Amino acid sequence: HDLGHHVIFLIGDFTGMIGDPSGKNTTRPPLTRTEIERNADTYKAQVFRILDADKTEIAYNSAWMDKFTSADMIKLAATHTVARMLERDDFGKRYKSNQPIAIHEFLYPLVQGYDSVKLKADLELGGTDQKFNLLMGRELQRYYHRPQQCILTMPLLEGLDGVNKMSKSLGNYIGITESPNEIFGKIMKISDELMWRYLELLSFEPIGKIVARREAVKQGSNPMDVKFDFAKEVVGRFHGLMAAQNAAREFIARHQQREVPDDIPTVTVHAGADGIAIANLLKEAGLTASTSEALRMITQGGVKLDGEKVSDKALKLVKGARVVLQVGRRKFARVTVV
RNA sequence: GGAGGGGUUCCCGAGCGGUCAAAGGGAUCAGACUGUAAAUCUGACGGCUCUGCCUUCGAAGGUUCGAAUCCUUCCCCCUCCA
Repeated sequence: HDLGHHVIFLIGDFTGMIGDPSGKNTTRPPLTRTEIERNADTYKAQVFRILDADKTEIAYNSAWMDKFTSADMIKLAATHTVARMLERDDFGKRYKSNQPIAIHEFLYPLVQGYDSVKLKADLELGGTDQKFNLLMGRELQRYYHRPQQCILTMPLLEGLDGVNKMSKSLGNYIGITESPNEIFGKIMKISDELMWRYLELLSFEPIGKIVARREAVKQGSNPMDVKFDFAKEVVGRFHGLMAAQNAAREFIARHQQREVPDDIPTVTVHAGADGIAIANLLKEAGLTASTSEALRMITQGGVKLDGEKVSDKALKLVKGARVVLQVGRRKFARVTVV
């Protein structure tokens, strides 16, 4: 947008049926049409927090791929050799280590490359793991006698575990549609070491300033301050300045002053004639997954009732009780027993 | 078609007749510590009407006092040769 490009956001609803094998060491299960459509909606919700919806064209590759015949597919497949496909690192590795590669996985780069032909793309963006697929676009454009696109790749951001790339399926991600408090907390959860990587890739601060902060931390200033500012920056980007300030205040209250947050879920739980045992109450209130887990939490000293640590596992609450329950640092509920 | 390897609790992975709700690691969660939901340390980690009971080791049968471990059939995955 900023440099005057016309942005096309391509949803690979057809290629989704193949499942991108990039960076995977196993075959990915193909998605169904309905799953793909559901995913497409969430993509849009996310991408328009970054792109301007009015200036963005959305395309679906099923628009041309659904009309592709078997003969067309064979012609497309004939443009490249197996050896060329095995040049791709993940395919090569799997082949060498006797991991299965299904034939349809070879079609993925070809179809993605063909998208560039149909879109008459002049620039395609992607993560570094997409390099092979992006270059395939160039090759196919040449094959079809079209001007060749440029490609621009970005390093992959590690997830919260600091090891794997950030991905929803691995559960190590921060979603840009998540709540301000959630985003803020997850950023504070990044280790002090990994934090610099996040700053480098995500912060809009000039790189020189980041280097300076890193130096300051090395000299003994608190890394938490850096992370704190960064958390505010990111929340602010997706939810606005107000939300960022609120999230920051909330974090201080909850984790530095150990206060109970204001907006905690309210639950009503039904009890028998002689009341309800604390463990069952915790489970019914959704604070623990099972009564066994609830009992464990009590044993470990992780349960608080109205701010007081619960140590009696046999504790019962009678009808009419209204209490605030807390499990661990982050789970709260205002519970009414009826 | 032939030969071989394998399916274990969220993931990886040990176990190969009793002491197994099943080693170890990871993830996760809790506690301590901390100006961080960092790091580190400690602990927990199937369910329940919880000092006991119930369900789990691809599925179904069987042998046995007793099976994740042995037998039978079946299902699924992988590799190699053709």
